[in-house]
Amino acid sequence: MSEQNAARPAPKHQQVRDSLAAEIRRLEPHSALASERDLATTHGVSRATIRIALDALSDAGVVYRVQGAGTFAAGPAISKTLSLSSFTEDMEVRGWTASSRLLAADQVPAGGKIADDLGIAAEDEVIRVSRIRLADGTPICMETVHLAADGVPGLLDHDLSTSLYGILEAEYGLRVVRAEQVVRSVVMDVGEAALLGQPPGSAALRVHRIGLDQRDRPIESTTSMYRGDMYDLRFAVQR
Amino acid sequence: MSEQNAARPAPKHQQVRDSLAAEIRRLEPHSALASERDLATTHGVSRATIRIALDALSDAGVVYRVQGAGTFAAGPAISKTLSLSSFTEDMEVRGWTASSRLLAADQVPAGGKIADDLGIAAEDEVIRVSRIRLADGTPICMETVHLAADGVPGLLDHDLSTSLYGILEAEYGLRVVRAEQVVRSVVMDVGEAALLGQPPGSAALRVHRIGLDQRDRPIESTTSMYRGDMYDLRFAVQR
DNA sequence: AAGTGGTCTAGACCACAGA
DNA sequence: CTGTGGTCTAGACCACTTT
Repeated sequence: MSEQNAARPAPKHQQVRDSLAAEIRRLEPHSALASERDLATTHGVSRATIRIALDALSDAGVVYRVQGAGTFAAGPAISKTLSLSSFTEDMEVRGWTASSRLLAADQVPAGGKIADDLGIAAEDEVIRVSRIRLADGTPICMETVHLAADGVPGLLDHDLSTSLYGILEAEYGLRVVRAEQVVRSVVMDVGEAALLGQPPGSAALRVHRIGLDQRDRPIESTTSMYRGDMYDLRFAVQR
Repeated sequence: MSEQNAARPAPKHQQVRDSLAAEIRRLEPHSALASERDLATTHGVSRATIRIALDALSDAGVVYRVQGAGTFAAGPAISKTLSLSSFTEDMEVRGWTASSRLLAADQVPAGGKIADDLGIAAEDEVIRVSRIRLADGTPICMETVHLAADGVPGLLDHDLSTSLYGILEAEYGLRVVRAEQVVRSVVMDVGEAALLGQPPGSAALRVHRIGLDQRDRPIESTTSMYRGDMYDLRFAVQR
């Protein structure tokens, strides 16, 4: 009824979610929101739409619901549910500025493990990009990305110290919307530690990720090594 | 239509979800499901109910949806979204049998950090329970749980080598439905390593958890140390 | 053009919490 | 008892993909 000139208007449930999130930020923890029926009236939408918005806020740990009692502002959460985020976004949450230093970029045969991740043959070629990731100028992570060479012709000609996800989307229409991750604790060897400016024997989080597109097809196989003293994983889990 | 003699019949969307999950298990990855409208007809429910069921399956990574095209069985996932699970459940997924060995159980003043986690005063007393967790008889984790002593009178008289969550729910009506977790990579010191039968300097995942009830009130503050060589975190993330 | 998922409405009944 | 969230229905229109 209002404005539709934008490229694509956000769905109402998203607008309602954001509007509610702003209101909730001004509430004391554990204070009650208006009832779903009232919110439907005041926001001019149906109760079903309100529920979609509250579902999202509940998943994110912003509110909690008690049947028969109401919906309440959650306490100050130390974290949200884990979601797929870029390194840049990840650092922003922590209040740091992200940057990258390219270590190497080349094209090599995939080999068994990477081929398995990407659903290609071991002899097929992959683009391999290794970068140091920095937070406020301090090395915090070493990352190696593998991509099926067939899918990204000419990738090596781009500036790979910028956002790789950005290039993949803009140039090749590849969008990672889902990922499978495995996190382990490891002790860095001499070479790894040197790259991150740490003494050998230091602890690190090793994160292996397979990035998938909207159709569940593998796009990337990436291994990241995060300094254990500067990085942690924070997330909420639910029953 | 079928059986309703149970204490509480599961909601239709859950029944539909489980029924669909069983069907999908027999499908080839990437093959299409029937349309939402068809599923609504064949399952005898409205499309809205089907969508709730498919939302859950999509969140769990069992199916993926492509607007305008359809809903498809996902590829073999290495993991699901992280959810709140007990140590026993966690080990079962890995095909191991869980057991516990009680190290110590006592009552002490909370101290600043723990008090902060539990929302009590630093002088207030907490029950502290330390246990070794074993998988197939092998020590895999050392865990220390803190609970506000006021909330669990007589807890120390129970058999604490069994399920602590079970005791909390059965004896005190305390149910952890949500938790905030922080995961770090650390190197074990001599004492920690000895308890887990590892050489000093080995890598470990340190997981700090604050368990919350349905009303977002803290119930437990727990620190766990998992052997890095035997334990990893696997999970799917989404945009 | 036809079919799909994405969104949205305006109702309804139920189980539960709280006064 | 009243009000709440939890579930469910039977429609509708839109944006998108596929033929």
